[in-house]
Amino acid sequence: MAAERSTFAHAVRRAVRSVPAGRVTTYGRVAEAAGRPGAARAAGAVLRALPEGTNVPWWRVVDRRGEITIPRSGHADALQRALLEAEGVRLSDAGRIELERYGWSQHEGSDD
DNA sequence: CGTATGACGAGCC
DNA sequence: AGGCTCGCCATAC
Repeated sequence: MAAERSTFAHAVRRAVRSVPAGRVTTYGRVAEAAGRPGAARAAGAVLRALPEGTNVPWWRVVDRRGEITIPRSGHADALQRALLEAEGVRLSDAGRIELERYGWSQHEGSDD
């Protein structure tokens, strides 16, 4: 069986899994939490490689502007928005999330 | 082992 | 606000 050769991917998945429902974080935060500040792009690659039946709430990760950066080519972008709204996260008409309100940091324990 | 790629981020206009 | 360029990093080939 394939063992975790990439500690990075493992750390990213774990970090995303720690994001509570109704909250969102950014790729940059995830990368930082994974121990690789600046590797936001690489963090996105990890989420992008996730299987369908994953236990990782990848939809709670958006870019620093609070917007979904998944290409419109597929349906994953619409799925992310739907899942977020289902959790109570409100998106603006431009499809942007208010990070000041829904943003979550690993350091923050309270939700308010 | 060098090149290309991408679900990013910061800077600029 | 929105759009572009450049820099960073892990992966695929």
